[in-house]
Amino acid sequence: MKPETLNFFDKVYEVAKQIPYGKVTSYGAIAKYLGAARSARMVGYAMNGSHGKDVPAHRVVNRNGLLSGKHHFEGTNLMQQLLESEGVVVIDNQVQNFKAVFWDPSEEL
DNA sequence: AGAGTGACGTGGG
DNA sequence: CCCCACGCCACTC
Repeated sequence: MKPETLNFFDKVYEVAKQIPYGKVTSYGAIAKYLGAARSARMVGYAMNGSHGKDVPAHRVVNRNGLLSGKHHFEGTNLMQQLLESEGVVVIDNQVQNFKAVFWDPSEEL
């Protein structure tokens, strides 16, 4: 593991932790905030290692508001359950009224 | 060391 | 509007 990579991961976690209750954001938005807009995939990769941290990975979806990462959670609908318990309406793995619950770190942070 | 993969995003046909 | 191709970069085989 390269130190710089760990730093990147750490930054992703830091941002993810600051996502307000009942809000969601996208991998691309986080990547952009970190100055790595071209590496949105790395954000997803970072979330891969967020297991066990205090990172609400369920609040991070792709730019369509689709729960692309639900397969990485336990069960088949845990991610959706978590979001709905926070007041976010999710239907068929997709966040409804996405724009309203979207939280942009580069603007809000 | 080369090739394949992925919790993404953008752009062209 | 749907489908495909490419870029990106860390990680695995």
